[in-house]
Amino acid sequence: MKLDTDPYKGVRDFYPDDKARLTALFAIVQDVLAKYGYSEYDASPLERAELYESKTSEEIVNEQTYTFTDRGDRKVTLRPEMTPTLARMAAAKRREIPFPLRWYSIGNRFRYERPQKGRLREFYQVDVDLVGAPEGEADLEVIRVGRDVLRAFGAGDETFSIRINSRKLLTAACKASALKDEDHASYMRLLDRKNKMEASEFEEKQKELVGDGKDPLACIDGADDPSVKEEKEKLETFIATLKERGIENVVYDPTLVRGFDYYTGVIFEFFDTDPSNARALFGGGRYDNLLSLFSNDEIPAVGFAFGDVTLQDFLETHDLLPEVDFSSHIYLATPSEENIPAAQAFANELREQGLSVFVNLSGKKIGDQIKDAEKRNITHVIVYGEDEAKSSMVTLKNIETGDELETKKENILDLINESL
RNA sequence: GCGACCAUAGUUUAGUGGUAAAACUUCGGUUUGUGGUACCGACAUCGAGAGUUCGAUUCUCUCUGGCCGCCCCA
Repeated sequence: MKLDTDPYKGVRDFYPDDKARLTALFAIVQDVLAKYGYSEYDASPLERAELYESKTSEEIVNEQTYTFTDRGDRKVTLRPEMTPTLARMAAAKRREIPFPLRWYSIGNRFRYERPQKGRLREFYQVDVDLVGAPEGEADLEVIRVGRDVLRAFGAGDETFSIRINSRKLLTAACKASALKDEDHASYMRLLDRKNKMEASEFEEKQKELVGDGKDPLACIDGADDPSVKEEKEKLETFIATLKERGIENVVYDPTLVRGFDYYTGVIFEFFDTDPSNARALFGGGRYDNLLSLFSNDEIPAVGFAFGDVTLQDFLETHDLLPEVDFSSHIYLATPSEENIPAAQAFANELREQGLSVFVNLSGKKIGDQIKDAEKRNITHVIVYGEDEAKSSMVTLKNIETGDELETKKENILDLINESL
């Protein structure tokens, strides 16, 4: 019985093509983030389990983490998300580095779940956070960054909508309603699922929690309660400001809740407008209390994250996946094995000039080598044998067009650049 | 964690209670410095284990994996 070549359940192998695509995707993202002055940080995927125990959602911690005990009896968790790590790192250096921080991180996250469409046990995620700035401009900026990331891929405003809500508003509405304090969390969970169920089913379940009294959504609509009114107006102003600044595809969504317990203010999701991929692409919000887990200093923060799987699903749905070509510029074919050292030396000269060169090491027939170049998507071939080693001239063959061009060795760079 | 469906070469699929076909891919070849076509050849203990049977890839069960829905979420 041979070993299985499949990767572990719910995780992926990244073959060169896949890896190149992922890298290309993130390069586009990083480019946008750099323009906003965000710098990259990273950390180990291993964290103390306690980091997640108080503030992440209960279900994620209890049922969806990879948690184990190490040889020193420490409880260890493979990070299911990055925000607690970011909070830990930011809190640790709060007296050393200038705030606010504009930080991002790209890395893998682990969740022990049943894999299915757009959901795996290991996925890559970009986390973008602005730490140390109060609500207002920071929140506006972060949403704009998200919008610009999608724009950088060529996604128009019609391909996604930005759903916005406020945890403060939800909390105020829950308090103003007939809801009991201990039922706030269950109500929010119900609200989160509202769009997935029939209106009648929602009414029924809402009634179970609220009874005949006023429900939170009605409180928001009526806005008679002063704190509901205040939060509602703040949210309306926030949305209006986004629109004034050119972000038009924003919509208030009273049922948006978000799963993580640590959110305290504005929450948002970038949602694919295509019905075939109806899901959240980016999700985030303000979490002003998370850093106080680590210190007495209050450090407000806002941020969002998105996964590689959902991003690729989105780009595919809208036909926006960038073309990736990572093949070499030039293929050096060698008529016999004796020519290989000379070909390598010539390849090195070309590499010095910045070209990427593939040298054939097989010593097979030239015809086979050209076939090989074709399979590898390398369009330019130079047969490099004794004659070429002696001469200052070389023949550059374009295997797409079949054209051959005899040229001086030092002119190759220019010729390649022209054809690209 | 719950439920549905699926599981034959690297891939996509045929097929049968008596040990399996095809296309494409990959690799090798069609005699030695120039390819894309054509031709020949190689590559499957039919996901794993158990049961029924004279005999199972084909039927049953269990497991594993995939895929999808729920839950949750990116």
